[in-house]
Amino acid sequence: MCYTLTMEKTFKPVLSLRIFTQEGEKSFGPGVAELLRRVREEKSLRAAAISMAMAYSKAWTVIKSSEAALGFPLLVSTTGGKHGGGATLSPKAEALLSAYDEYCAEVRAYAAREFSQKLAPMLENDT
Amino acid sequence: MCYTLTMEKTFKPVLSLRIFTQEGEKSFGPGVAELLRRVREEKSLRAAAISMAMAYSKAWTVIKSSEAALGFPLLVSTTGGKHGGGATLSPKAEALLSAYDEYCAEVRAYAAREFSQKLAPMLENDT
DNA sequence: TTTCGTTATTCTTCTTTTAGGATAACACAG
DNA sequence: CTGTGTTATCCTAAAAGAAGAATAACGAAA
Repeated sequence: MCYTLTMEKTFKPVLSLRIFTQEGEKSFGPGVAELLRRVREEKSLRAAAISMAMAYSKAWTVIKSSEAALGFPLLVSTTGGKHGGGATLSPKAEALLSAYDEYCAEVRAYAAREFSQKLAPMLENDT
Repeated sequence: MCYTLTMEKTFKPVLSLRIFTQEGEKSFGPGVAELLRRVREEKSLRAAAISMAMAYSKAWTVIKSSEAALGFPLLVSTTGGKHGGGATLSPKAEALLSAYDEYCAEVRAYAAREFSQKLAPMLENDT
């Protein structure tokens, strides 16, 4: 004999955290952040882009528009030379990135608690 | 005499809160939520869609795919009759929507505090 | 039984976003 | 002064998303 066990669906909160200017222009978010993380370790925007399967031109526009909205440079980059050049994070970018990462972690943790308390119960399919 | 006051840029946190299934399928978010809010007051999916300048077909697919991912119906809708029919929220949708709205409000409030503490200071352009 | 305004569904068109390609500039090493 | 691999920039192609048209079904009321 065989009973069909209907598998209980489970859910999770997903949040994207961005920084806008007061005028509603998007200035910073998960995309730029990930790019900066990889530039930090690769010391090259091209290498960073490749490592996340992104076109270099895309990566470049992402950085540029974020810089324009923020009002300060994210990368200090050199061109030419033996290895062609490279890019590293500006001091403000360094600081912003780590503050943003902390911020995300804390907000996500809070959201997870709030979610399992308020929303998860009512999504169980037996209520 | 006239000094140029360079206007200080100010920033704000913006977050989008969604519910995914464990398998990574998106099931609920701000779009469906807004749609449901308007159905609640208009008692019609068509009227709701129009009120937010959305094509009815789009609204319909939004609802359908959310229902599919959640595993329960969001709308109870009637067709035909004097006024053509209409739609209202299912009890579970009613409960989900208000829980989601509370959840969003609290997470946003927390994020705002966290933002002004951790991120806003370092975005002032004088540091 | 005809009319009416909605839900339900699919398909095509249009727009917007994103990805990718091409090319110039650069500066050090050989 | 030439080769190399990067940054910098723009322009085109592809993919995704949304809008809108078209059509059927429905059921109360006239």
